[in-house]
Amino acid sequence: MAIASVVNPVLTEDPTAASKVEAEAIPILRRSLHDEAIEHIRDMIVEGLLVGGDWINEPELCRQLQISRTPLREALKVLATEGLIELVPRRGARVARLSTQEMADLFEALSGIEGLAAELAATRMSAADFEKLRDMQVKIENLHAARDRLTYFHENRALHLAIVHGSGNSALIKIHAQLIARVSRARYQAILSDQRWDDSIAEHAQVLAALEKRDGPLACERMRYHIAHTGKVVLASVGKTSP
Amino acid sequence: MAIASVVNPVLTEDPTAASKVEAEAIPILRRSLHDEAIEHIRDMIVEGLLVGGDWINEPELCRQLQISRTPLREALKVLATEGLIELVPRRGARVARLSTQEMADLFEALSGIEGLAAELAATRMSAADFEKLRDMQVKIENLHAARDRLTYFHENRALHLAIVHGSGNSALIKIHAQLIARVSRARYQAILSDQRWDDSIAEHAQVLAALEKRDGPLACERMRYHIAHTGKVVLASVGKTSP
DNA sequence: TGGCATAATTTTGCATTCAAAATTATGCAC
DNA sequence: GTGCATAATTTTGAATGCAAAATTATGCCA
Repeated sequence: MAIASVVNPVLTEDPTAASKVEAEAIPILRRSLHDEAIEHIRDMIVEGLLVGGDWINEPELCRQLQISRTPLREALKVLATEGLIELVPRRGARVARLSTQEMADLFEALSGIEGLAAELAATRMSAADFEKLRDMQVKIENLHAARDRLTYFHENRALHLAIVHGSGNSALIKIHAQLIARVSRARYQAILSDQRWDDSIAEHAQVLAALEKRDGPLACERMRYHIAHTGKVVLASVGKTSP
Repeated sequence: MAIASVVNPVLTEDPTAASKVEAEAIPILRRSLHDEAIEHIRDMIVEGLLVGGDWINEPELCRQLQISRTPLREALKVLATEGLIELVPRRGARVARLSTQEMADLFEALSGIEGLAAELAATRMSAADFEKLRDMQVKIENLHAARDRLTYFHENRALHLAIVHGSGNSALIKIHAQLIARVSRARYQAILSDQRWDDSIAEHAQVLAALEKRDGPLACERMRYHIAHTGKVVLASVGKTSP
């Protein structure tokens, strides 16, 4: 049975879904309950319906998702592996609380991963890929001009994802998705100042310029700088609310 | 109940286990069945008892591990998240088969991650950490001289782990562990030629020298070169048996 | 009333059960 | 014997049941 989504559709769209196709090429018709539960809970965390430190009430969540404990517990195991949930033996599951240090670590890793991806993408992306990237950047600049923060947030993520996909490295793509899942709640929460927004747009342009020149090391350096910068801003923002 | 280990203890030792302690500081006395199943199956894959492409017979594995399907299926979900198992809806689980491309991707990612870790470790490791690293290198060189391949294999991995831990970045440490789990079967299988063994020792020395100089970018570059080199050798080796 | 021991309740981890789907076996026409 | 349709069996996904542990509530005594 399908679980009714209570989350913002803008934040649930998953551009990596296409990569999940089976080797058997059987289109997925009915998804399993645990799979739906995974996405649902993941979204609940990003949406803020489940907050870091919250103990998860299994019977309660079962009622909410209209599923039994078996698929829910399977979902919790997966989310724990992804780092979104903590499983405390004989105590239950709680939403992972990110310390400032962990958040800093995540952004540092993300910066390294995306830097690496950009470096590879610079030499591996096709002309068509570059074309798409340029289109996205135009779209993003228009959203910036229109001050549409929510859509910008979404398109910005899509641009980063496109670059990571441009690396053509399946392992990097997967690692990236996991890291993004863990920081997205904080990124979503962080207030994007006008100054930071302007800077971010400029940094993107710099990264794209390096990619266009097919200068891997330069793209890497600029991407690392960009994400490190984003991390600092997000950290400063969450530091005010939960130190 | 404890699951009897059928695997080589040399390959099951986990230097990262210490980082798994609970925030509650409750020492883990009884581990859960699904947790033991996870490690057991992971080891079975590295050991070659489960080979890529094999369908997993649930009742059979339940009998082998002396557990019911619930914890086994939970374990399979986790291993699928880690990338060691593929879950095909309504068909079951099978051991992930690594294509040459996926293997190349994994080593490329690993090279980037360890390079990044080395870069950070260069500036963050304490004098005591360096001391430990030097001791490990000496030990490794002795194993090389003694031609003890199995112990070398183990100690080599410990050295790499020590460097990654030296980065002080929890996210990188976790990502690294997952990547290592996926390539270790192939690394274990790959025949280490005398030439490659000599080279590897020399490359380690180069990395350590860069770390001692606290030259992050150089350590990064040398580590990336070293792992890329290892990847090429492993790929060439597995390419002969399963293309 | 406060502190603590014990009892009741809830929650967890795992086993078992059950229905639906997939696989394999059987039988029948040709 | 071969090809195909149908029946029997196995396997999967999920719900339920159950015992042990943890949490909360209750009552006793100072």
